[in-house]
Parts: sequence; C-alpha cells; structure tokens
Amino acid sequence: MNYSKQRETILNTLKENVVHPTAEYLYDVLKKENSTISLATLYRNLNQLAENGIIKKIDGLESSSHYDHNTHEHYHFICDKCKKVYDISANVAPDLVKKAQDETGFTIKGSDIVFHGLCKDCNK
Amino acid sequence: MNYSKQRETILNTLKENVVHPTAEYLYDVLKKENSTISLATLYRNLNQLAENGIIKKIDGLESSSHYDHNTHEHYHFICDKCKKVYDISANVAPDLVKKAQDETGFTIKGSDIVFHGLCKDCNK
DNA sequence: CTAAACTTGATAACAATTCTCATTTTATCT
DNA sequence: AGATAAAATGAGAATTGTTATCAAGTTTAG
Repeated sequence: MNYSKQRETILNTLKENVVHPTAEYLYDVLKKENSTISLATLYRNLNQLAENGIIKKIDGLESSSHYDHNTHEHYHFICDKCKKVYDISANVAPDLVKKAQDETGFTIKGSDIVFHGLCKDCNK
Repeated sequence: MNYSKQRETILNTLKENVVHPTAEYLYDVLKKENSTISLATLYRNLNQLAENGIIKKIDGLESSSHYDHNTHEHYHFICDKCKKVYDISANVAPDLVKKAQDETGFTIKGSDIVFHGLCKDCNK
C-alpha cells in the first residue's frame, strides 16, 4: 500500500469521529472541510484500511440481510467461504445483554451478534 | 395485520429453511415451488413479520456499513432513535469468541456484535 | 531520472431494497 | 349475505449504498 494524501486525510477524519460514521457521513464531513476527495476514493480507501486491519468495518452480514424464524435469543456464525449461517446458543455468554445494559446505562432492546470464520466443512 | 396466503407461504418456507436465507434465496425457493409471489411482496412481508416479532431480521447495522478506527476487540451499541454508534467494552463478556469456538468447533476469525435500543439522551 | 506499480476522480454500473399505484383480498358491520 | 373500509398484492420504476472502469496523475525503488 503506497502512501496517499487522500488516505491520510480519510484516516485522520475517521479518528476524529467518535460516532463511528458511515461513508456518507464521512464524505459530508470531508466536503465541509473543503476536501475534494471523491466518493469512489473514499470507499476504496475505507475498504483498503479495513483489509489491512488499520480500521474496522462494522456491518454484520456483508451485503444483504438474512432472516431467521427462531426469535429466541441466540447468536449466529457465518462461514466466510460457503456463506452458510449457523446458530450458536446464547449459553456461550449468559446475561450478555443484561451486562451490556448495566455497563452502559442504555436501554437495550435487542442485539445482532454475528461471528465469522470457517465452518467445519470448509476448514478441511 | 390481516391474514394473507402469501405471508403464510413465506413464513412456512422460512421455517423449513435451516440456513437463515436471504430474501433472494427465499425468492428462488418460492419460484421453484411454483409460487407466484412477487419480490416486493416478499420483502414487504419479511419486514412486517420482523416488525411483529414473528421472525428476526439479521443485519447488524441496517442499511449501510459503519467504520471504526478502534480495532481492539469491543462491541457496539446503536441508538434506534438518534442512530449514533457507541462503544461497549469487551469486558462484558470475556472469552466470548473462545467460548463460541469451543461450542461450535468452527474457526472463528472475527465478530460483529451490535446491540440496539435507546441511548441515555434519547431515553429521557 | 525512469519505469513499474499504485492511486485518483468522474461516472457508469450494479445489487439490494423500497416506493407507487391500480387492482384484489380480507375483515367488519349491519 | 352485501356493503364498505382497511390491508395486501403484483409489476415495475425509483432509490440507495457500493463497486467497477479507465484515462490521467502520483509514489516508490533502483
């Protein structure tokens, strides 16, 4: 990854933003600061920075939503390779929601908890 | 919510599907079973069923991705009202990834953990 | 200083999802 | 059962978020 002024600006702007912004929000901030960085460059760099582990992209299940008829509390695992979604029982972290609620003081109404990696089949 | 044959079909098809499908996947299944349900109807009903708590929509942060310069393990909270994203320390569930890995036998490479509800400000 | 590799901006293309609207179906009230 | 209001449908247009394309500009190693 070569140096680029645009990438540096993007990274700095992201660091100054407490509120984990979307690409669109960042784009607006950049424009207000008279940056001429194009939207394509912004997306490109965010992806690159994320791929290199310098920032983190938060987006649950990549592009599209998945639907689950099981509404009991439980978590999910999506295989990076075959893209199948598996269930994980909520037992792995009892009271997770309660604890998070106690720590933050927020009213937590629900959660999306998605692990990703390789499933047994794809790991061979 | 009134009864509708299409909604019943959609819900049944979802129930028969272990692999938490996307809307597109469901649409293909329905077509193979000679259903004439339109894509708009499918999306409409999935949203309605989710709004009524009958099924669950898994999608981390609704539409668009968010970016975070903090790459240490930690979780997120998004406020349903003001849409701000807050950090939650990973202390609320130490070894979460390890435990999930032990339970499933999968190789877990990462996670996206998003809680949602009302933040302090919006809860007043 | 040069060449190869990388990056950019502008815009077109794309995929997932929602909206619009005329028509049909369902529930409610005599 | 018949009338009517409310809700749901199908088809396709529209919207949104994101990625791809490509010619021109920039960075880096030798």
